[in-house]
This record gives sequence, C-alpha cells and structure tokens, in this order.
Amino acid sequence: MSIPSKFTPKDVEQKWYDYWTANNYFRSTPDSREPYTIVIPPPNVTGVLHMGHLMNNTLQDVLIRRARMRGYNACWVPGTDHASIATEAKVVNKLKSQGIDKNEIGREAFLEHAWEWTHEHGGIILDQLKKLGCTCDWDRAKFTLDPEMSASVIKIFVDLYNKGMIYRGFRMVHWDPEAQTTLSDEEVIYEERQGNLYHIAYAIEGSDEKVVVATTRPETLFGDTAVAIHPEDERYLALHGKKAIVPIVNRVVPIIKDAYVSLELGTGCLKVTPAHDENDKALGEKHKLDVVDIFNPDATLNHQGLHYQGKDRFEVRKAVVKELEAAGALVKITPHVHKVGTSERTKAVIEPRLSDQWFLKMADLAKPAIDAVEEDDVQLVPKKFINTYRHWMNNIRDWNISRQLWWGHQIPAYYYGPNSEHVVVADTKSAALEKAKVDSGNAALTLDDLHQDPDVLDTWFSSWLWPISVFNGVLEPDNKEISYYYPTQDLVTGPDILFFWVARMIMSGFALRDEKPFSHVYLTGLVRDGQGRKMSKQLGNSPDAIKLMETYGADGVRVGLLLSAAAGNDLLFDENLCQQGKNFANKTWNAFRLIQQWEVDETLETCATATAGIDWYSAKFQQTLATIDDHFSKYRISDALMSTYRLIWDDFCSWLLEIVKPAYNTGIDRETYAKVCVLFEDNLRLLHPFMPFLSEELWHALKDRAKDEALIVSDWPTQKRVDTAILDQFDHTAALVAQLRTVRKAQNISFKEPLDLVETTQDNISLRPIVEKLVNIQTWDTSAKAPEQAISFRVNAHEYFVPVTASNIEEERNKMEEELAYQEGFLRSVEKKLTNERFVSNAPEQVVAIERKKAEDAQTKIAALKARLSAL
RNA sequence: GGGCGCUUAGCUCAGUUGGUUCAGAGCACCUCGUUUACACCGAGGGGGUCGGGGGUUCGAAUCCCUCAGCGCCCACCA
Repeated sequence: MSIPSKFTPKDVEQKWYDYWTANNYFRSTPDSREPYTIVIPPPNVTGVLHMGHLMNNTLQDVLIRRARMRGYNACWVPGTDHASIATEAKVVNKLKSQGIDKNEIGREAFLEHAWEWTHEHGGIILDQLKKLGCTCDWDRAKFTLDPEMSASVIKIFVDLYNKGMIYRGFRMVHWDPEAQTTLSDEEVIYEERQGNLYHIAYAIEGSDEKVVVATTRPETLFGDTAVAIHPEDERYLALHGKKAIVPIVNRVVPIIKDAYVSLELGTGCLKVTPAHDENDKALGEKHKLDVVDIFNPDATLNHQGLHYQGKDRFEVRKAVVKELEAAGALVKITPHVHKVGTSERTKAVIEPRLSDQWFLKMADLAKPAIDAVEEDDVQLVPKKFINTYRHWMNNIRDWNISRQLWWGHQIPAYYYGPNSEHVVVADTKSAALEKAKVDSGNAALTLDDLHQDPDVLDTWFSSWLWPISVFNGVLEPDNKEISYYYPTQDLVTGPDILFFWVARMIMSGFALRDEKPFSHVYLTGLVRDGQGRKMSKQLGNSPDAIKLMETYGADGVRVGLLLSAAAGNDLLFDENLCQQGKNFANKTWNAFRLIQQWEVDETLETCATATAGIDWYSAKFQQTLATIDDHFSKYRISDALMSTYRLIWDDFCSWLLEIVKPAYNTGIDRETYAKVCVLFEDNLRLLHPFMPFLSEELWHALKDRAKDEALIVSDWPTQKRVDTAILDQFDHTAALVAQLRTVRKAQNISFKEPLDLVETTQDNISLRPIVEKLVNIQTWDTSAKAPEQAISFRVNAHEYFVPVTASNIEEERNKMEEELAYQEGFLRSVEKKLTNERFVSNAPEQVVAIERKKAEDAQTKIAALKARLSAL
C-alpha cells in the first residue's frame, strides 16, 4: 500500500487545473444547450486577491461547476476593471516616490506609466483565481479599457447625450482634494467625527452691535457673502435691513432673511458661503449673492484667503480661530459631533465645490429597474436588500459621471469657439468636427479648433455596461453571443456595491436591451475577522489568500469560507474552518484509501449485511440529494455543503463503510465492491463543486473504474424516488446500535466479547444484520421473555435486554427509577393538557390525538417499568 | 433625524405557514478507545427558561406591543 494517509493538495491542484484547461472544459460557445451564465464582478486590474474575492469567486465557481454538471452550457466571463481613481492614485504615488509630478509630465506620458503599471501588475489577480480553482472561460477575459469595451462606453455616452439624458451642468459636487477630482454621491462616505462649533461675532455695519454666527468651518469665512437669519426670529428683528462685516476679510455682506434658517440650531444666525456648501449655494441663488471660491484644487486657500493663501484648509482653520480670538471676535467654542464626508478611495475629507460636470439623468432609468426587482424578475438574495434598493432607487439623484482624472475613458465631448463655448459630442474627433461645422455653419473649422474634454468617465460608467459589453452587445446588439448568453443567470457580489454597480447594471439592462441583466443577485456578506472587524490592509488582519491556500489547500479554503457564509450575513473568518475543510478532504481521501485496498474475491456471495447497508445508503443518498438540490435552489450554499459534508462523513464513512467493510484478511464480493464504488463516485459528484481538486483526483484514482470523462463534466445525480421505509428502519437500527454501544461502555464489555440480545417485542427490522455486525451480537432472542438479570432499554416501541452478571443490578435499578419518575412527570403534564376543556375543544383533532397517544405510550412505559422493577 | 435588520448551546449559525418529527447543526468541550482507511480518527456524552418585560392564543423561538444591546443603509442641516 503506497497511498499516503494524508491528502496533499499541492500534488494535485496544478495537475488537474492544467488538465481541465487542456481539455477546454471551461470554454463556452453558444450551442443548442441552455446557457447558464455568470459575469464576474471585475476586480481592479492591479489588485491582489483578498478574502472578499475568495468568498465571492468560490461561490461563483460552485454555481458554475454545478450548472456545468447539470448539463447547462456554463459560461463564466472573467475580466478586470481599470479602476480609474484607485489605479491613478497608485500610479501617482509611484511617480511621486520617483520625484515625478503627474502634471509636469503631462497626460500622454502619465498614461504610458499607467499602462506600464497595468501590464506589470495586471492579471495577477486572475492567476490567483486559477489557484482557487475558478473555472472561468479565460478566452473571454475582458478589461474595461480594451478597445472594444472602450468603444462601447463611448457609444453609450454619445447615444445617451443625443437622447438628452446626459447633460453638462454647473453644480455643487463632491471634490476629493487628494485625487483632485469630483466624486459621485455614492463615492462619499460620511463619518461621524468630533469637531467644534465656533461661535464668531460679526460686526454690524454702522453700529457697535455684533451678531454671532455658529459654524463648524471658520476657515470658510473668506467665502462668506451674507449672513442669514429667520425672518421671524425675534432675537434678530433689529438686524433687518442691516449689513454685517465679515471679520478678517472686512467684507460688508447683507443680512438676509430666509425661513430656511432654523430657530433652534446654533445661534439662529448663519454665515452663508455659496461656493462651499450646497445649502448656502441655494440661498445664494435665491438671494442673488456673490459667489467667492476660496480654494485651490488641493484644498489650500487661493488669493481670496489673503495672508493664508497657499495654506491647507485645516491649518487655516486653526490659524483663523487664533486670529479671531486675538481680535476678540471669537465668542466661544463648543464641542460638536457631526458627519464629515470622506472619499471612498483616498479617505480625504470631501470639499463641496462648484464646477462644470457631466451628469446622467437617472429618474427614467430607475423606473423599470425598480419594477423588475419589485416583481421578482430580478431576485435579490437575501430578500432583505430589496428595502435598501427600493429606497435608494426612489430617491435617486442624477449621476455625476465626469472625473478630473486621466486614467479612464476620456469624455467624447469637444469644445470649440473663441472661448470654447460650443460643444459637440461624437464617437470620434473627426465625426465631432463634421457636427461642429454643421452646428456652427462654419465649414472652415479644422481638427485643431476642437479640444476634447480632458475629463474621463467614472469607472462605474463602464462597469454598468459589463453584462452587455463583455458579449459586445453594445456595438453589435444582435450578435450571436449576446443573444445567447444575455440575460445572465446569477450575479454574485457584495452589498457594498449594490448601488455603485448592481442597481446601475439593472438600469442599463433595461435602457439598452429592454431586459434585465441577470435573474438573481446573490449578495455575500462582508468578511470580518474574529473580532468582527472588517478585513483590511490597514489593520493587517486579512490573511494572505495565497498562503492560506498553501496551508489548507484550495479545497480546504473553499470549504472553510463556504461553511459559514449564509447569503448577506457577514462572516467572521476563522482559520479553523479552513482546517475543518482540510480535515474533510483528508477524511474523504481515506475513505478512498479504504475502498482502494479491498481485494475482490470472486468466490464470495453478497452478504445480507452489505446488501442492507447499500440499500439503505442508496435511499439516504437520494434523500440528501433532494435536500442539497433544494438548498441550491434557494442559494443556501453553506447548507448544501453541510448536507454533503454529513452525507459523506457520517452516513457514508461512519455507517456504510463500517457496514460493508470485510473482516480482516478476507476479500469482498464483486457486487458489493462495485456498488460501493458507484456510490462513492456519486458522492464525488456532489462534492465536486465544493472541492474540485480532491474530487477530480479521486474520481480518476478509483481502481477498476474505466473512465473516459472527467468529473468536472460528468453528470450531477438526478433525483429518484426515496424509499422512506428503509430510512425509518435505519433510524431504528442506528438508535439500537448506539444503545448497545452504550451498554458495552457502561458495562465495560469489549467489542471482541459477543453480546446476547433479548427483545420482548417482536422486531421485524430487516436491517438486523447491520446491528449484528456493528455491535457484535451473538444471539438475538425474540422469545418475548425478559431475562432475570439484565440491562434494559427501549428503542421506539421496542424493549431490549442485555443479560448481565449481578454486579450491575443496583445501578440498573437506579436508572429505571429515574426513568420512571420522568415518565410519570411527563404523563402528568400531558394529562393536564388533556383535561383542559379549552384545549380539547379548540385544538385540531389531530393535535389532540397526538397528545392522547403520548399519554397512552407513557402509561405503557410506566407499567412496564414498574413490572421490571418489581421483578428485579 | 428617517428606514431596515439582528439578538437561539462556549463560538458561528439553521429554525418556511404558531401545534406531532421543535428546541437543532457544525465546531469547541467532556469521557472512553492502538478493532489493520483516517488521532486531520472512532464511539459515547454534557450543554440553551430561544435578549428583558408585557400581550394575543387552548398552545409562542415563531404573531403584537415595549425596553435594552448590536449592525447596516439613507439624509445638506450651521
């Protein structure tokens, strides 16, 4: 026997992955089968595998593998995302470390660096997915900046612009001073922070009076162009019609009256900075106030900041407070907790800023996307996310899609005219020129007169087309691929990008194809550490995915992740679960070793024990298969795995193999051996989606089984009628075996010493040979006469006795008395219910009958116990 | 501030419509075990008044109210 007792994943993982690849098993092309499609949530091109990816992609692979086995044309489309802001930030940092400034080298040179970086780090993450066993159709791998993908993005922009859905607007937007770009609403994360409320006195023009405003941002006073009060605020009636003087800048500004101002908050008096606050901007427009922008793009102050020009906003805040204090204008500072918007990517504090940006109108897009989810055309798993989704969609705002970045799809808008005041939007610059000539009536325009908008599109503006663009459905809406694969079946992703991505894909699906992009959205939970903290690089609590796979094997890690991954529930990652996965691999491996070493003896007949065991397990398998299929249909993947786990570990290994196992030095009959092998193979089929490497290895290693196909493309078992009678019988048998083992243990009788068993009730169980073998029964007397000195126990309605010597009688008596007391108590409680008039008259007959039966049984037991006790 | 969700064994979680099969699973724990697949194992076992309180009902982990704790999403409030 040369098979090692431990399964070593390293030896087989690469081998089988190469084998699958060589045989093109992941490849999908349209054919007559029904498609089953998943598009991968494209990871950042320069990213590395983290726990979330492991989780996500394991789930997708499980679904894809099972679909493939069930005869679907399974297609899993992989790819990567250019991740505009994230990648650009990385490249900027890299250049900075080399002393290179992005703006000095210019756009083209910068993009060269970005591409270099992309080629250097790009695709690593896809290779890591291969290690995990992911069966993506790699020939289909897409990158959001691929020419075809980019052309799709540009075409959609142009189309939507022509339909009037994309417009350019001067708006207050979220500005990330670190990345120096605008962000969409979704990219801003609000954090609660401890700050201060600064009470500052503004002088009233032509008087010695002062008015006190409260602000969290004193540094913005340079942009103040008004002071606002509530028109009916009795405290400030005297201020009506007066003007205030902004300290430090000594700007005279009007005191405006607006009901927007709250009487309760702060001092009831508000400084108005239209350039740097959305509400103030609204006030400013209403009251025709000046707009004074005080910031540079990096959030240092510009010339409006006077002597603070060039200094950072937070530095200025402190300095301004000091200056105000020195001038006696600072009334007081009170602690104040407020929400601060930060950039999702750079974590920088967001600055509201007025600027020209491109927006996509969302309201009309949202309608069909809301209906689809409401009507379950697109199912969210788990369902609870529907509330969040609905709320967001119903309150959707226009999407700011332009970014002041270079890495991405440059907006196909071209400006011309003396002050670049005219704009045309077209797929190409030359097309734009033709349009501009028509628009302007100036045929003399040349390409040099046109200047393309320097901004790029939000990364999600390419991602939202993903399920369509990966099949080239934008450029060729009727091509064979998109017609066949779209809509896809399942999408597996995290709830953190429900709005960023999922909702927008649903919208684009209906907008572009009048059809949902997928039928189910499986939203995984966040992977957290043992203390419930989010896994992150900063905390250093995220295990190295590759190392994890090296330690536990890819199969072990897959199992470890899946075991505690109910949809939508955060999962507290615990390496012990990977260990459990590894142990399970080893257990299955050893089941194989056992079967493998059996020698077939052609002279042997099939014995009754083996037949009973195989009949039972066949039924058990069918029953479990139905359970597993049901779990899958409800996307309860970890339950499906747990059912598989218990089927193999408990039912197959602990019961069936022990039942059919031949005695030492004897062979096994041909039929039993063959049947066990078939059952083992069926187990492997169920196991394969979860543990692809181990199962494929064993599938091929099983002796005497000629196979011309790989497990990965074998058939998922089909459900047959379940023989429930044999399952009931087995439950009885298993309970009897357990009882007899307990007796052995209690009486300290070794397994080698055969037991005699007496039963007073006629036991017709057909699985009796199993009991005889597993607990070594010598005689089984059904004479219905209880022996004098014996241990007794019941299994269901049957009473059994094991004759013993006098030594343990006293213990047995105590046990019986305890049992008697329990049964009498139980009987009392049931009778109490039955004598309750209201219960008997109100409860359904069936329920009452059950209680009556319980009482009857208890009475029988009590009578028997009393008889036994007196006989002892 | 608004909305949603969670609280069941030491840990992570199942518990569909209130009622046989409802108080469960896995891990952990305890006891015993070299019977030649596996100690990454086997056999057996202990453990929860289902967050607190109240209500509806013949009957509640399950429905209602309330309190407490936790989490998530949304919101421009100085």
